[in-house]
Amino acid sequence: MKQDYSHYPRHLVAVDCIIFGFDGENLKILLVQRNFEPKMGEWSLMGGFINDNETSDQAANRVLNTLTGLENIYLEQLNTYTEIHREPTARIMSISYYALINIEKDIQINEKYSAKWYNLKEHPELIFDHNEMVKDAVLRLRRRASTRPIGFELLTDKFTMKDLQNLYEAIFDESYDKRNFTSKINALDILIKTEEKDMTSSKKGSFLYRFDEKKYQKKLAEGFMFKI
Amino acid sequence: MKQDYSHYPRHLVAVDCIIFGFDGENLKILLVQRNFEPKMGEWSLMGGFINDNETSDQAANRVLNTLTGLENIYLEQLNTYTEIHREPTARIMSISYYALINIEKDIQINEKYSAKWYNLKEHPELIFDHNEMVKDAVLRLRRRASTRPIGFELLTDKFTMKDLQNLYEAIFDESYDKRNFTSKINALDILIKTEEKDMTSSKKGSFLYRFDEKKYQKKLAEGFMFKI
DNA sequence: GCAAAAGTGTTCGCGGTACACCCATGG
DNA sequence: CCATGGGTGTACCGCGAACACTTTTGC
Repeated sequence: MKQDYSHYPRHLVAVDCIIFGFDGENLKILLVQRNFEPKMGEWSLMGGFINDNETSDQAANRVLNTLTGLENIYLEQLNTYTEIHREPTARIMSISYYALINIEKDIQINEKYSAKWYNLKEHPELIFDHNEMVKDAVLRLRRRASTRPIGFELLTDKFTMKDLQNLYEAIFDESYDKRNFTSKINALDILIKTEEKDMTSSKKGSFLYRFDEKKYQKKLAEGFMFKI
Repeated sequence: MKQDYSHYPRHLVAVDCIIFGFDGENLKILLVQRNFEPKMGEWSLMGGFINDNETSDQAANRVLNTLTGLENIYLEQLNTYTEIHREPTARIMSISYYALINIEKDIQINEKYSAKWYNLKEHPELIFDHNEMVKDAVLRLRRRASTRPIGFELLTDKFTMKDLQNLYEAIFDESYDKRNFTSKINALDILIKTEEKDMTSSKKGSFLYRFDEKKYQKKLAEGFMFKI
C-alpha cells in the first residue's frame, strides 16, 4: 500500500529570526526594512521560506547567514505561529528562532536588506505578529540566560566583570549589587581570570575574563547546574 | 504589485498530541495503535494534518476531540519537528502539543483508534520521532507544573492532599515529605478545604480540597507567583 | 592630590529541609 | 482495642540580599 498524500493541504512555512546583540550597554535586536510589498518600508524580523531540502534549523541558519555572513551562530527554535491571517496576502506559518550574536565581531551586514540594530526597548513597531514574536523571544532568552551560560555568546571572547554584569542587567532589565554579582559568578567557577586588563574604562583598569567552556562541560557532566 | 507565492515550496504540516493523564498513582499517556501504513500496528501519538482553514491550535483541539470527545482541554504548543526524513514516506513537519486531561472524566475514547493509556514510565517504543516528542513534553510539563497551577487539570474537581502530593511526585518522579508538602501548598493559599471527606482511603477519612481559580486569578493580578 | 572606577567581606533574615507523634475511626 | 492512614509543628542550616570602604593610577 503506497502512501498518497496528494489530497492533504500543503502550506507555506517560513522562519523568522529574532537576532539579539549586546553593545556593552543595551540589549539590541537586528531588524530589516522591507523592500517589497506588502508593508514595504516597514520594519520586520529577518525571515525566509523553508525549502524542500532543508530543515527549519537549516533555513534559520541560511537566513541568518544571508543577512550577516556569520556561521555557527547560537540559534534556538521558539514557537510556531499559525494564525490563518497573520500575513494579509497568503496563509503562511512561521517558526520563530532567536539568535545570539556578538555585535563586535565585524559583521558584514548585507546591504540589500537595510538592516539596523535597535535597542530592544526602543525598537519600531514591527509588521504582522513580529512584535509578539519578539516579546516571546525575550521571555525565552531570560529563561535560558538564568539556567545556561548563553550570555557569553553575546560578549567578546574576553570581557570584564562589569561587561558581564551590564549584560545580565540588560537581559533582565534589573540592576544588581556589584559585590553580590561578582561573588555569585565566582562561585560558579567557570571563568578564567586572565592577566590582562582593560584600560579603556578606568585608570586602574579592570581584569579580563574568559568563559571556560571545557571546565563548564566537565562540571555539567558531574551534575553541576548553572544558575544565576 | 500582487503577491505571487506559487514558486515557493509548500509542505505537509501535522500536529501530534502528547496526552497526559493521572490515575491517582501514575502519570500516563494516551497512545494509539496505527491502523494504516507505514508502521501499521505500532504505537504512536495521536495526530493529524492541519487544514487550510484552521490554526495549529485548532487542529490539535480537533485531533484531541476526535479521539476523546472532550472539548476545552488544556493544550499547549511545544516544538516543531522538521527533519526531512522524520517520516519515511513523505516530508511532513509536525507541531507537537501536550494536553492534560482528567482521566476520571468519562471519556468515550473513539474505538476506531485502538487507544490505550500507558504509564509514562512503561510505554512502548513509539514510531518516528515520537519518543523524543514525549521526552520533550515531560520536560515542559515539569517546568509548567512548577510555576503554574496546571496540576489541577489532571485531577478531579475535588481531591485529597494525598492525591495532590501523589500527582506532583509522579510528575517530578521524586518523593516529598508529607508535612513539608502540605505546608507548602497551604502557604500558597489557593485551595478551598471542603467539609467533605474521602472515606475510601482510610477509616478516618481525608478532607477534600478544591482549587480556587478565582482566588488564584486575584492573587496573580496582585503579583503573586505560583511556585512549587 | 584628586577624581573615577575596580575590587573586596560580613551580617541578617527567610525559606527549604529534616524529622516523630497523636488522632480518628472501622472493623 | 488495634491497625491504618490522616493530620500537624519545630529546629536548623544555607543561600540570597543588603550594605561601605579601600585601592589604583592617569591626569
